[in-house]
Order: sequence, then structure tokens, then C-alpha cells
Amino acid sequence: MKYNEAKDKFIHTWGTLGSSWGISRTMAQVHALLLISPDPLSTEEVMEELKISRGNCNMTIRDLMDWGLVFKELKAGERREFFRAEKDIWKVAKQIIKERRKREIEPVLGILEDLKKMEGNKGDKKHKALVDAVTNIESVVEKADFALDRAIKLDENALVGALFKLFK
Amino acid sequence: MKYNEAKDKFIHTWGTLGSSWGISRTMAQVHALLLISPDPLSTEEVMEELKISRGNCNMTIRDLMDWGLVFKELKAGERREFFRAEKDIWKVAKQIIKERRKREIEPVLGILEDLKKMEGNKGDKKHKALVDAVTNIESVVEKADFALDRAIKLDENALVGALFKLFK
DNA sequence: AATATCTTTCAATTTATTTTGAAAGTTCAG
DNA sequence: CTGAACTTTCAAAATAAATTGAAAGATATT
Repeated sequence: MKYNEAKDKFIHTWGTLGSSWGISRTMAQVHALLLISPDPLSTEEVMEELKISRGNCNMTIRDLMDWGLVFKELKAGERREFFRAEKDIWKVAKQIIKERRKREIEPVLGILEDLKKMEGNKGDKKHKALVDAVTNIESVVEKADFALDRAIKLDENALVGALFKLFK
Repeated sequence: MKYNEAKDKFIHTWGTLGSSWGISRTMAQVHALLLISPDPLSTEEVMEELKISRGNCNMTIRDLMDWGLVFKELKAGERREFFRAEKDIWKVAKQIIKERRKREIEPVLGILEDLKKMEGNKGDKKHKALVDAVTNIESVVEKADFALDRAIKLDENALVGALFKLFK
């Protein structure tokens, strides 16, 4: 396999993986491209490499910046903006966990808390089944949330070392 | 909030959460409905409750069974099939982790392994950046995979207890 | 073996998401 | 201030994904 083939396969694989995890294909591909670029790229270069439009490229890069995965880089004497991705994958993983926790887990916990306050006959089978499900989900989600919160505060080696000891 | 309102909100919340994690809204909603049903439901009942078509209902339930989240239940003297969901959320979480590991992580590890074998000039900046990224991702994914593999072999209390001790 | 009941399939349709590209907006050098 | 270089926006178009429903396929019942 030649470099160009490997590069395309990498970008393609990352894109496919992204779309099965709720990230748009293009967003994952731009991220992949920046991940393997030794130097920061301009909007123009990303557009050309991935054959996507200016508007799409701009919005995708903005999204990646919102996620804290890509950063603006200014080059001395250059008018245009360049972008680089965080290359340390453990940092990338931590950042994704942090954002998804904030965007998805926290709001759901709030809603579940409300649902438990439902009025009605506590003896009713259906009522009980709903409260049970909510209570059970809340408990698992809170524990997972706790674990993730701690995980992102450790560095990769500390975490993996600890887990290894724990599970051996 | 009345029971019916709470039920709808629960189903809606689960559906929304599902779609941001690569699961179709309907699949998550059917799962939610079965989660809070004290008794198994027939295809007909699910169709009616969620206002979805027969075909959609059938395929969605089949997918949920493929994921190991929903099971057929036969009622004595009844011709039609009934379905129930696993109610223990920790088991549900383990099952989802197990399936996603098999469906998504394992194939990606294989592809990454191939990519590292790329031919070409090892001194080239671009070549090196790609190999570095792949190596780095592989290392993080393998460690996460290892941790998840162990996690699904523990029960909820053992895992949470261990994590708590670990992180305190 | 004919009928009734229930399940599955899949082409057509609908709905949702992503992408485009031209126009408007911004910024900066001269 | 003006114009060139670059960025952002967003309505329309293209694409992808989910859904429908009628027909075909099973399977049990009489």
C-alpha cells in the first residue's frame, strides 16, 4: 500500500467510524486529515483534499473548533487562517468524553430527575415500572458519569496502569 | 406531571439520546417503551402506542433482538409473539458495549494494523505523521478495548466499588 | 387443503441531514 | 476610503436514512 492509498483509507475509515457514533462523515474526515497533516492546513487545502465546498469546509472546521479538537493557527505574514488538530489521541478522547458528558449526559440526568416526581398511584404496575426504569437508569448513568469525570482528570498512563492493576 | 405525560417524555428523551449515539430514533423509542412495560408487548401494541407502521415495527424489533436487548416471549395459548426488554440497565449497558466492541472497534483495529504496513520513505514528514497517528490511535483504542472487555465481565457493584476506590 | 392469523419483505415514498455555492460580511494593506 | 483577500451565512439542492403499506410468506387451526 502506497502513502496516498493509506491516507485515503485512513480518512475513509475515520469517516465511517464517526458516522456510526453520531458525528457527520465530513466532520470526521476533516479531523482525520488534520490529524495526519504535519503542518496546519488552510480552508482551501482542506477543500481541495477532500473535494468539499467552501461553506461545508468552513462550518465543519467551526464545529471541530467548538468541540475543542481543532485550533486556529496563524502563520506570520499570512492573511489566511490555518488549522491544526490535537495530535495526542488520549487528549482527543478526553475532550470528546468531556463534551459529550456536558452536552448529552447532564441534560438527561435533569430530565430523569423530573420524571421521578410524576404524580399518581404508586401501587399501579405501570407507574411502578416507569419509576423503576428511571431510577435504575439514573443510577447507572450517575456511576458512569462519575467514572468518566475521574478518568478525564488522569493522564493516560496513570489511568491505564490503575485499570490494569484493577482488572488483572 | 401525570403518568402519560411522563411516559411520553421518557420515550422521547430516550429516542433523542439514541439518535445522537448512532441508534435510530424509532429503535430507541421501541426500546424505551418495552423498558417501562410491566408485561411483554405484541407488535400490534407497539405499533399503536408509537404510531408506527407494521413493517417498521417488525424490523426495529428484529434489530433490537440482534443487539440482544429485546427477547421474544411466548404466551401460552397465544398465537402472536410478544416482546420484552432486559430491565437491568447495567446488563443493557454491558450488552451495548459488547456489541459495539465487536461491530466497530474490532474491524477498525484490523484496518489500522494494515495501514501501519504502508510502504514508502520512512523519513518523509507526511509518511511519519500518518504512521504516528495510526500508532497512537491504535494504542489508545487497544487500551480502551482492554478496559471495556474487563468491565463487561464484572458485575455493577464490583466495578463501581473498584472504580470508587481507585479514584477517591 | 382451505382458511385465518400473524410475520416478513421491499419498492416507493417521506422525512431528515448534509452539502453546495453564490452573495454578503469582514478585515486589512495601501 | 477602496479594493483585494479571505471568511461566513443560508436558501436551495442533493443525498442519505427512515418509514410506509401492500403483497408475499409462514404457520397454526378446522
